[in-house]
Amino acid sequence: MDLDARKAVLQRAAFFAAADASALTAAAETAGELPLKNDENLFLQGEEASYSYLLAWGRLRLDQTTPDGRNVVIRFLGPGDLVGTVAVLRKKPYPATPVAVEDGMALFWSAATKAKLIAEHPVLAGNAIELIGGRLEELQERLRELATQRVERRIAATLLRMVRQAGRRVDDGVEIPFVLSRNEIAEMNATTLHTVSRTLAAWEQEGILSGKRASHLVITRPHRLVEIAEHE
Amino acid sequence: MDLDARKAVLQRAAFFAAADASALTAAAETAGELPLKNDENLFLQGEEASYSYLLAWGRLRLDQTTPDGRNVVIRFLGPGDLVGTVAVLRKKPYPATPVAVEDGMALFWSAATKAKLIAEHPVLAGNAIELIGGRLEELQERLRELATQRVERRIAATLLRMVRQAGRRVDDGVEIPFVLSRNEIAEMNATTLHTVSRTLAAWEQEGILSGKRASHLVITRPHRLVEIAEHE
DNA sequence: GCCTGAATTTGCGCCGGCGCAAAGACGGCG
DNA sequence: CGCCGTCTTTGCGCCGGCGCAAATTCAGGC
Repeated sequence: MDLDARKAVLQRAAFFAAADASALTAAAETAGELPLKNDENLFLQGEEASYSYLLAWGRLRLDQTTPDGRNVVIRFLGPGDLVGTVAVLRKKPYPATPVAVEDGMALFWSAATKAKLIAEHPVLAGNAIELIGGRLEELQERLRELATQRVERRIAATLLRMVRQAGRRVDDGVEIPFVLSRNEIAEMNATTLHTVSRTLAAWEQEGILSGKRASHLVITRPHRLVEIAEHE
Repeated sequence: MDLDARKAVLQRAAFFAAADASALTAAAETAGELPLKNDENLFLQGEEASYSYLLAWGRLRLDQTTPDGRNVVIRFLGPGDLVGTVAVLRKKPYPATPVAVEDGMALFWSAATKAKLIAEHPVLAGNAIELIGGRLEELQERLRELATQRVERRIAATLLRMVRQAGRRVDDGVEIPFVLSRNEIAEMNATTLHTVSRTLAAWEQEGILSGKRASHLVITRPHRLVEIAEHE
């Protein structure tokens, strides 16, 4: 990955939106590269936050684990997303563990480099607020869903959210472009893989979606899913 | 509230941590003042975000409402907390409604003024990230709790969190220094006021806490509450 | 192409905590 | 100081969805 390739990656990332060429160059020049293999951790929850990452390509699942070993999926991350940046800027331990769910590539900067970059290019601070703010609002929404809606609606809402964030049009509907296990869906919705399995089976029956096992989920009738998510 | 009083308020707010005198002065000079009466809304969820607020004194409850009228308490806000700032900086509608739970006073700035303030004093952008990041991590933690723990543990964790954020030492323990109804506790924990009532009654029995009705909750045995929150 | 382990499906029984209902206790206002 | 409205307590029955268990289906390695 040469300098220009890196710049191209950064240019597409929301964090560098409206950044001038010098910011892009400085970032590209100071970045390290880290190839990611499927199922690999980028770092571990609880570790001191030494590096801030930007996912160049690939896909991550952000896990949060309880002391007693139970796991929750905070969200999925795609190309252009920042990882670990909040922890670095706050000088706190990473609050969660990002796990690659497919091979990918991350760029990274040390805490000091990142801080310098932001200090010298204030537009980046604004972008960071934009991004973090967006995550905050998403979590507020999910909290509300979790608190007020029953499982079926939550699953519908989660799938729709992933479609919105990463969906890709295919001929028979919209596809979630990465492998998503029943268990992962369960851990995003505070339920069990059993219930997810039953729910998806019913939807498959209804022709709302399709996709088994290691294939990608295809939502064939997104509108119906919206109904389930919104209507009771 | 004269200029010096305002500056004193701002100086104590985390958002102005490490800000130089000129930032403080500029902020104090451009701020508007808004007295808050108990039970009054600062703004409404869904409204265009025109103003960013800083709570000078008093206490707010941040509510998020579902389309079908159910309500969730996102968090409580105290003196020095920012309100509506993320929405202003993101140019999005306010995602929640802050309600005064006691009389207070807010300072506010228009979106344009706020943006200018941050642009001219970059340290503020860093502080904003720090604050928003903290909220983000708090929400992640709550999401995890909601997903993995049963009601009793969640209530314990919530009370402890409020003690940490706003607790005040009194002779027989720690006090949560504002009135907190059973219903509010329920809406912070995705449960019903009934269950909260039963749980608190049991704890009162055990001598863990006390405080009825319009009085403030006093946690007499915080350590026991920690056990409940952490241990199973 | 077969074998093995992992993911998924499906059945069944139970239970935490919600929903409903009613009584009781305060607090604040007139 | 008494009344009214609101908040809280408590009882009771039900049920969504979890926990457990077993069968089944795939995917990928060899």
